[in-house]
Amino acid sequence: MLAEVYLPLPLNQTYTYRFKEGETQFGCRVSVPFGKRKLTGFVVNVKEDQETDFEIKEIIKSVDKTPIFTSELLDTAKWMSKVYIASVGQILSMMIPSGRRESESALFSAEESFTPIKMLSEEQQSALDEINNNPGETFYLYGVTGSGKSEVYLRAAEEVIRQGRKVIYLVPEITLTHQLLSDISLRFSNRVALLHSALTPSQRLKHWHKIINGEADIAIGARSAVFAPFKDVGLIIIDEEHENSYKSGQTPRYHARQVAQKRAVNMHSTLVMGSATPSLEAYLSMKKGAMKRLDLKTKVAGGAEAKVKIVNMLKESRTISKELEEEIRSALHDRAGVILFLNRRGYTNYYHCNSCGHVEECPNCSIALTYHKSSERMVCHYCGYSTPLVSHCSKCGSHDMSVAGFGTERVEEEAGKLFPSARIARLDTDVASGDKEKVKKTIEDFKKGEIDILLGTQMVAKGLNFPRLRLVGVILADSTLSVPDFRSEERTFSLLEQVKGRAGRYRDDGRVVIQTYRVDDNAIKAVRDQKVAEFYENELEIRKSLGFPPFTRLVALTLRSRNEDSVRKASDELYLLLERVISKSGYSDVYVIGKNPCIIYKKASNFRYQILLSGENFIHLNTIVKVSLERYHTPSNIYIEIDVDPLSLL
DNA sequence: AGCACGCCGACT
DNA sequence: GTCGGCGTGCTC
Ligand SMILES: [Zn+2]
Ligand SMILES: [Zn+2]
Repeated sequence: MLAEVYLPLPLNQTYTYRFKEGETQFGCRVSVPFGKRKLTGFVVNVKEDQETDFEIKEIIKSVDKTPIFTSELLDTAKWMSKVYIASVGQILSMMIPSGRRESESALFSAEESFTPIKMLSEEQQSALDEINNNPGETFYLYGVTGSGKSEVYLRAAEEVIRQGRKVIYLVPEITLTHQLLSDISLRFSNRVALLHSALTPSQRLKHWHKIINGEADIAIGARSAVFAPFKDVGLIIIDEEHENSYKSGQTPRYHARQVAQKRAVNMHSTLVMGSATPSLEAYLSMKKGAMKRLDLKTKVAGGAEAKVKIVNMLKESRTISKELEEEIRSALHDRAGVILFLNRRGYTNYYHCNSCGHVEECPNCSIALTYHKSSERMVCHYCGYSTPLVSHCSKCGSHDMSVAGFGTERVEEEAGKLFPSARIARLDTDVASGDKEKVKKTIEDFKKGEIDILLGTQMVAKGLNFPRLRLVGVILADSTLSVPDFRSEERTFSLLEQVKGRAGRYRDDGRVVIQTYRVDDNAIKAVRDQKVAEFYENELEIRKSLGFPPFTRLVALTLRSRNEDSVRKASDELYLLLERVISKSGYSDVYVIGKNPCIIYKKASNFRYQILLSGENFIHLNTIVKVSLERYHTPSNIYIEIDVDPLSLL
């Protein structure tokens, strides 16, 4: 018998091997000789012996006795290979666990806990009915924090499982807590598989087998759980749809939302996404009617919309303004919890006007210009536009301009001085990756009221819920606003809105103080004035006029090498090739936005250049990139990374 | 992606 | 004379 095998190499073809009948079958991993090497490949077809014009080698052994992937997953892999421009073998080796033996350790332990039977609100019930009565459709649960989205997801899941079908439940890594797993595990009588990046290969294999052996009804996890090898999925849930962590940071840089959409088509699954702050992509899709919007407007657990105050930092000399100080004092007095939210300082310094807060933008792309110290110029990292460092503000004419932004140390120091008797603790993602126990304790202490002020980054803005929390102070909203990215307004809006949701999660007296130099910014004002629809509509208009997603698609090609001259040369060559291929193709919608040194020019002793392309028609754009890269003979010391629909361009 | 083969420059 | 640089080509 012969087996056609995909290998984990950038070669988009199968290789044929001989095997003894019964030794392996479709869907199994096999160990095979390839040149002088031994590789693990994936059997995607078996056939009778036949004459071939090449020599055929024998399989070393079959890693699996029974299939580890389905034909539907193979179809998804082939689709991904086209969309993300990677070989099928690379896609398969990314989605299928590499473990060879199942882990001995228990999958996870559910702690017995009392979960009261929750009554659904009218809104929740009608959303649930809508989902249950329209299998195979796509829905968006658009609801504020605390509106009870999770309960709707879980009821919909129960219904699908009752019908004998399976469920995939995606949550952002950060919300994948032990508590959530425990709850889900109890609710679905342990017929749950867990898939996320922190599992070891053998643990991953164990959960994967649980699915294949029919011992799980629901797979829960972060991004990679979208590949759960169920044969018949009735429902795919994507909670917090707007989260960037659904996009893979490594090649192949897939987006779990896109993969979910493909698998939902394959298996006629219902797709339910949800968030309080949809991505602009999702918002446009709802607007066009491609997915049905289901609103959840009331908070089921009580709690009212937090009051938002914007503080102009231009008049302040300290990092904690007078107004924020007052609010903190009042909260401390009432023994209510305070979180001070600091964005991780951007990768770039941004130059701003000290009189009006204005940040200079690219005239072509409207993204913040970055300051290059060496050349004393302001540069656009999208299109390459550059201008000498301006001496006066283009908005108000003031000559008082400087580099802005402040670090966490300074805030911590000032908070300590202002509130000497308050107990202050720090919590950020950097700390989280190092010492999990310490983070857990910090959170517990804050919950119990043993910590008064929590100073944190991203982490405290998402996922965590504290009934004690009354005040959130955003130290400087400008730091997300001034990231040189066309999504900076959207990100700022989303972050502030999430922060606001945290403050008003359980209480009626929640407060948010946003400190900024840009008091007129759309995102900030929209959060304060609850002008959500207006914000989205306005942002869509801007994207449309500038030709950015969701009205176009982008592809970023990043070239890197240890040799500075060769990357620069290679990026010039590839750029010219792309231009040639585009003009020959006749696709008038596709163009190269720019070819530039990356914002992070040197990373891990590699020099980096980026070529950014845009196209209205994705097939056109994809074809241009694929053809150009096939035609381009990449020098051996250069590595090219392809990012389709990039979310971050650093 | 690796790994071999192969063809020219500068070294014991 | 050989050691080693990396361009080219192949792997069932
Ligand atoms: Zn100004
Ligand atoms: Zn530009």
